[in-house]
Amino acid sequence: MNAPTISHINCADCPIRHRAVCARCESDELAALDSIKYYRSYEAGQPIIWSGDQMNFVGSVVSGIATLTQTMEDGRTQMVGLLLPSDFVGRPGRDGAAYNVVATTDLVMCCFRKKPFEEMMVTTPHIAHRLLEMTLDELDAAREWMLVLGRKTAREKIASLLAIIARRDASLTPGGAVNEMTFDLPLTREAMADYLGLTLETVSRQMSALKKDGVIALEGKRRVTVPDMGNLLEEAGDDSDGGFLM
Amino acid sequence: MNAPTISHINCADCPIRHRAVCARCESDELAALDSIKYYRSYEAGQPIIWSGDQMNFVGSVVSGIATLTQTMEDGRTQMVGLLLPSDFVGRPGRDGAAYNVVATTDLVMCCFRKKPFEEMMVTTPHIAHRLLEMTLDELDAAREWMLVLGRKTAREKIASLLAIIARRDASLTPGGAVNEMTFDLPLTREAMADYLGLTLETVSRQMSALKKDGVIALEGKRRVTVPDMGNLLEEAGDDSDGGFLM
DNA sequence: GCCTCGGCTTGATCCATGTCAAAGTGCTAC
DNA sequence: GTAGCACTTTGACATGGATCAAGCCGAGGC
Repeated sequence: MNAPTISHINCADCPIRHRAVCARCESDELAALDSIKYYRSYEAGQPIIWSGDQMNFVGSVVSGIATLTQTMEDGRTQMVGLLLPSDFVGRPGRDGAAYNVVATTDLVMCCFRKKPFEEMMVTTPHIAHRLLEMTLDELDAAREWMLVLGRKTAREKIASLLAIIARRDASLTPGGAVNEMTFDLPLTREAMADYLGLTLETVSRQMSALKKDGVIALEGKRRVTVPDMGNLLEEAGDDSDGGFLM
Repeated sequence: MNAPTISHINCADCPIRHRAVCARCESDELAALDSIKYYRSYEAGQPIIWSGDQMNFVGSVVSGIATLTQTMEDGRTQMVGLLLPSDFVGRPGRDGAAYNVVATTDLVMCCFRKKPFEEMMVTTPHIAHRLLEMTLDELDAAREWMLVLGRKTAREKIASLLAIIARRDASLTPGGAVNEMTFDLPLTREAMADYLGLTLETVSRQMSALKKDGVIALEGKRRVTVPDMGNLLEEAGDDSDGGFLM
């Protein structure tokens, strides 16, 4: 997970990775944000926030992966979001957390205490505006995922997830859209199942099927090569598609 | 659908029904909003916006029901939102619509042309702030619905939908939470199926089953009585639950 | 080198829900 | 009244994915 040294990651000099908060900020606003930020590290598997907890910060992921999940009393769980580097966590204006947030790899977050952050939102319209934009993006992504959960077959679901991760990976790697792509799956089969509303057995079977049909190739369990992205998108049953960027 | 006469519905004197935009606005801001608003009527079945269309207004539902849907090329469709009176439609800062919006009953909307509305957002922080809050609510609702779509059984899905509509209805009827409730289903079985990721036959069967088991009673096809809301919530497999307010 | 353990794969079987088909209900137009 | 139509219910059957169960693979510990 090539964790960057923390000194390289801050609001003033990493607007791309840190686009969640900073992309549109003016430099004096950046300095103001810098003055209230701090870093936190979590180990793989460690919970970051528990649903219903008081949440006294907002922030964005610097490195590592976290998941947002909801759980029913009987243990059925559904992942409702995947947090990759640069994604934002937090609900300005809300007290409690609505989901469980768990680090699935070692993870570093750049945090802002909630109170001062909210005060800044009032004084610097750029931040509030950017936050609205981000929330609209997440809403689009969540609704796109509703189509996946409600109407797609297991095979299409897997293909959709792979496409999202591939696209997301590509956007971090400058150079843009090539036809062939290779990336590491940041999720266990069980986590994929929780994302897709399937069982881990079905995920495993469909991965095998896609491999047999040449849609993907696997090195080990986690490293995926997609020989032809167009092919994968077709399997996913969608071409338009704005992606699931959270 | 007891459509109110239009003269009774405007931003200055109906803050409750119209809470989408007005709840927190100061009176001079209300006047400003009033100056750019206009009304539009749609007939049952009429599309309001087509996915991908340019969208030159935002607004909120005054009376009637509309649905947000996504459709795959082969015709599978998933409803991603249900718009009831007071709900907001629109994506300030975005050009194209992301979903199909269709009036399922005769419908009246209170609209604001997008450009002036966006200008007002810049000058009146209350509006921008309120909009962020609403978008966060919708995001929560969408994510809650992901759990329904991904992990609940057909029976639980139906119960969840009935619970949402009942709760929503109750919040419009002052008097608050009683144990017994009666309301009209604003959706056909097919629309329910599209919301729940089921077929209309399954919806019909599960409605019959819930009726046979005394969880609900039906007068005709559409009028539903819930003798015990607690019971229904238990069937839905959830008690906490913030509802699906869109 | 072998053991253990977590994650993954594969097989056999079951069942919830989809699919296809027919018939029922109630409303509107004539 | 009755013909037509949209919506709904119900039945019979098919099937995708869940469940239960066994075994595989690779990494780390001793």
